[in-house]
Amino acid sequence: MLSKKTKYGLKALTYLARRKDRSPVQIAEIARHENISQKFLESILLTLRKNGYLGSRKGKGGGYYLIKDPAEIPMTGVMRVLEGPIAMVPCVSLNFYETCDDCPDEATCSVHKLMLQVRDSALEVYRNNSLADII
Amino acid sequence: MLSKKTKYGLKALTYLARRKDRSPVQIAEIARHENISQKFLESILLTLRKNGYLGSRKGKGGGYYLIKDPAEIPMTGVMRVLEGPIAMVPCVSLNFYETCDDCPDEATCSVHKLMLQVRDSALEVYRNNSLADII
DNA sequence: GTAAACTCTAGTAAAAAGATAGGATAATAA
DNA sequence: TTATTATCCTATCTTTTTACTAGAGTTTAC
Repeated sequence: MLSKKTKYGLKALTYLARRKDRSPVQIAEIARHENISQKFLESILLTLRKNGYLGSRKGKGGGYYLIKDPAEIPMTGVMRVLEGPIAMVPCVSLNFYETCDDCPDEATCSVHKLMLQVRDSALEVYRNNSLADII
Repeated sequence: MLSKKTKYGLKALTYLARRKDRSPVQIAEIARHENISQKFLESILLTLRKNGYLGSRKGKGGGYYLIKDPAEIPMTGVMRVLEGPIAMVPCVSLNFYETCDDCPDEATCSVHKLMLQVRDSALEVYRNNSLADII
């Protein structure tokens, strides 16, 4: 299941990307338009900013804005920041690899074999979609 | 993340499929070989039996066994039984469809658009892999 | 009839998800 | 300078899900 965090994060990014100008937009405005709890959205936008997707300005007239061109933002990174690893098991993860402690051998593991394919297919989708593509 | 339930279920199915004969195998034997809590595995095998993947025999010499030829068992169904919907959001689910109450229009929803592609790519993997394929 | 093995219901502990509170900080405008 | 606005940040809380456990019941082989 996609977490609400990811869902809301994607909706917020989309909302910002759909605007013509890149002037700051208040959290409250995004929350209102996308039916998101404002406080929850606050924390999501914060992590998107810390990961280089958004810029922010405090005070009157402040808010969040996109830093990059939506066409230059592949979903791969966005999904990793919001949802975590793209792989469904750590032993097939590119960025968060870990061995399974309960599994003696990856080479013969059926779960490994299947999940490797699932990861690759998901990865291809995320790589082929930029923020601009899903608007 | 793939749940342990699914992981263990797949391992158990694999274990049974790798055997030459189809005589009953005790839960304890599977649990031991695959490093799974026996009681937990019990409940997993039960749901696999209720969904038509396994047969069972009680009493001495009893156990679980595969009902069908591994080549005739696509991962699609197994994953749905163990893990639930393949789609990451209900609004793109084939078998468990639900509208999002917070989303006014699916046609313009960026999350919908992206997750539809992810579902299709995952579905293709599961359709192209039978139990026999991942052994 | 007894031991072996699955069946079934219930329950529990830990972790994650989802959301909220409230003050700190910084920018703006008067 | 002061009041206002809006993000920043930490902490906490509730709910749901996950992973696992307990124990009594039922069926079968011998």
